[in-house]
Amino acid sequence: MALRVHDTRRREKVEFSTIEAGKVKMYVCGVTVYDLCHLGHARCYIAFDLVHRWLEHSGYDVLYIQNFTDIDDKIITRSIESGIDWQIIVDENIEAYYDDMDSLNILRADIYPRCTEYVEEMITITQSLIDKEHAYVADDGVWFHVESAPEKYGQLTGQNIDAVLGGAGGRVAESGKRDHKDFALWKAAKPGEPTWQSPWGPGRPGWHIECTAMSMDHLGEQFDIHGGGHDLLFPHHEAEIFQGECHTGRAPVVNHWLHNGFVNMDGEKMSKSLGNFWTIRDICEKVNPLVLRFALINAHYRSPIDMNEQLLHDAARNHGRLLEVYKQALLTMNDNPVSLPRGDVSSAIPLVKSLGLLEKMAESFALAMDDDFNSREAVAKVLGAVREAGKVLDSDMESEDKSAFASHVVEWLEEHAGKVLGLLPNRETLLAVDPRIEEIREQVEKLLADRKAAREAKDWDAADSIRDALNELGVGVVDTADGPEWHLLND
RNA sequence: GCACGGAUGACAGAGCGGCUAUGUGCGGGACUGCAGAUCCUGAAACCCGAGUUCAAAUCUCGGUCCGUGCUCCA
Repeated sequence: MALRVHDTRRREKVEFSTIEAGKVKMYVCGVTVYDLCHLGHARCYIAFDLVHRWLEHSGYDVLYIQNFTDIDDKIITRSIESGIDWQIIVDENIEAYYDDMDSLNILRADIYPRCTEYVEEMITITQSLIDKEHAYVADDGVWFHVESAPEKYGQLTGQNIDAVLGGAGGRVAESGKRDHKDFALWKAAKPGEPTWQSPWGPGRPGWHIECTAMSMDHLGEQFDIHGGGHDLLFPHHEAEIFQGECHTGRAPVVNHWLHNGFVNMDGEKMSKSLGNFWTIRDICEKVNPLVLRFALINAHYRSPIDMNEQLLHDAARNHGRLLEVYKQALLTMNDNPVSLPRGDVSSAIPLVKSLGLLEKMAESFALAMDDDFNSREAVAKVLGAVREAGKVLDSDMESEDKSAFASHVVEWLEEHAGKVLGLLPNRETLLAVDPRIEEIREQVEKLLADRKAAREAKDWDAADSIRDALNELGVGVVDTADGPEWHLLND
């Protein structure tokens, strides 16, 4: 089945197509680097990471561009407030961005252009728009005149050009705008702000023009996918349509518009003023970053997601079980597995049936991802496979078969949960022995021996108090058929 | 006001014409001194009203409620 994507402009799922066969040119609006990234950013870039991964997995050669907005009002404000040079603020936050995204196992885009490196290109496009009478020069900068291309209005939001009056009327008086719908291409310098030279005097670029300049420079006049949070729909993305299409005379500038849904906190919009604002770092102090990733892809990317304890709890449990089975499979497999029979779901032989089920889940997984990147459904298939695999690995199957099956499970999980969904840590990390274990091993084994004696004497109170003591050491004990097993608590 | 999107079991959340979603939680069972984990198993849902259809969470129309956007925002 072919990939279908929900296109915001066409308002429906459409068959995915590319301008150039086999190649995908994709641009996703990046962050304004005035602060640390929050949960909403995590959601957005994880969503498009999945798009990125699935397209590559489907055989496309993807060119993925994601920008940094490294000059704007908020950065200037932050700089004035803190007394720190704006360029230092920007550099620090870009570093932090990479760290955060790496921790969430987000694959890097191919290029991360910074808008201040494209001022020349922005000036060129702005001049072209002036020449074509889509823009005009005023005292306070250059404005795009929306009424010059009314047919392009509302392509993403469906809003009627006459309907938007909003609170903008008052602002027209304060600015050089001729019309309240117009938006800035170039902002004339204000005292104390960083500036660049332009034909219209010193100043800095407007916000929308940067994405047009950067996407055009790397991807050309028309490209396949443009993504971002759904808050960017208007005005940012509509402005890009105006700028790009009026400048080049070619339409559509973007073939597929993709927008991800927002993250709410306990039912409320996440915002600093409500005090329910979490950075990625905040939340990663509470849970493993991959658990957060699990939680965020456990909903369709377009739906709003409500972040709360329950969600993280569920994610932690499911993700934990996934890693448990993956680890068990890694420890059970061998390097030269015997060849496995062909899977068949209707077989009475457990191994054959299980192999058949895994095969079927792999098919459903692909169908789900092809259906507008339905990661929720894909995750359900992974959990189904985990359950099935766990069952077989715990069974008393003949060991040659079991280790061959384990190899197959490892391959299956690494392909789906790992490569596509990005939920698996690498093998070394997973199998690494925590150094703390060696530090306390002797002490723990002594306590376990005491506990064993107490249990043999059926002195349950003593046995339980030893278990409490172990818990306080940070060690959990689980009794199994093969005797007690212990592990470090937390993580 | 205008625009866009929603409303599915206790909760989260897929499905979008006929087939058990899935997970958490809950009930029963196996295993357990207890606990935990795992496995088996059970109960449980489609906002309301009309219509289309042999058949509707799924399509159409009309309500109701909710969220978001309307030039700061992923």
